[in-house]
Amino acid sequence: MKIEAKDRLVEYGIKPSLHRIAIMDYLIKNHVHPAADTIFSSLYPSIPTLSKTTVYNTLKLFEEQGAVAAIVIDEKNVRYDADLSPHAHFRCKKCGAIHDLKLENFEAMKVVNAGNLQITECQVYFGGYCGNCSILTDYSVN
Amino acid sequence: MKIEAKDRLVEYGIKPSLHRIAIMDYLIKNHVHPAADTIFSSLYPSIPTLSKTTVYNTLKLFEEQGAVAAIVIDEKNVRYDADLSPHAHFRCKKCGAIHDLKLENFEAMKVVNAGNLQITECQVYFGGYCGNCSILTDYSVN
DNA sequence: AAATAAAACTGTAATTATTACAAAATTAAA
DNA sequence: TTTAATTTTGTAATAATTACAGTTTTATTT
Repeated sequence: MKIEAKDRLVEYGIKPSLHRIAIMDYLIKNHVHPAADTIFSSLYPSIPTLSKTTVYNTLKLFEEQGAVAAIVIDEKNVRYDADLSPHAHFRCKKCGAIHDLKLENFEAMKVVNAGNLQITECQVYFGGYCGNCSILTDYSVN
Repeated sequence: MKIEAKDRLVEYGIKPSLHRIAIMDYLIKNHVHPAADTIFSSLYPSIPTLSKTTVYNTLKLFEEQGAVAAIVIDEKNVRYDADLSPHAHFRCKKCGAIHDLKLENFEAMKVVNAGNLQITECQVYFGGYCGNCSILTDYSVN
């Protein structure tokens, strides 16, 4: 059911080629906030005609058109998110996994003195240890 | 007056070598949230015995000890901040400059369902155009 | 349907931030 | 002052991303 992916592309003014649909479909179905390389490795077996450069180019196009969000929370690589509804992210310092988080009273938060800054977006990032890793942290030395 | 820098190091359990003091001093005095390379380039003329690896190692040490904050807001490189008081950051999409922002009612914001996540830190990032760049955006095609 | 133009895609090479590592220099301890 | 420990250096390795030029695919025109 890649119709949703195709519709999203058209909605954001992106011509829906097969590769583009596959990449968008992957992002919509896999909520792991994957990096470009993860997307490539996951799709390549079923789409052997896919190149890594295309994945990079396509993700950049998606982001420029506002069809996906780029998440800069991991110093190693850029992660991507097809969920455009307002939400925050959590990143485990140990395993690096990124989870979605819902926020309450987020609207109450205001910038005190924005001066002449023209603000267009806001991202909230939490850091810490996920359930699995905090258990491991308690019992091991590493 | 590098006493403040030295005191900060001692306070966070870091032995205050001359290089370490110089790097911390730079971070305390320059609120531009510099990357490792920027720090190296700025200090090298006056400290020709400084190596880039030392800057990277030192910043990592500072961060591990909690003496400075690493800001992951720029996909290109990690930025550092000696201001440990709670505040948000703004990054200009055009020129890449990072500014500090104060928040109001930040405490009111809550995570709805953290589950078994052990949260240790929170960062708020704004994106947009700084005063200078938003003017340029209005009148130029680029 | 053939020719042409435009767009999408590929593969390799280049770039760049960061890390690994082993040796050298400095500092502290015995 | 000899030894041990720590800090620092410089080069090489790693890895994410981009540049680019050529190729394939798709769309358009004749």
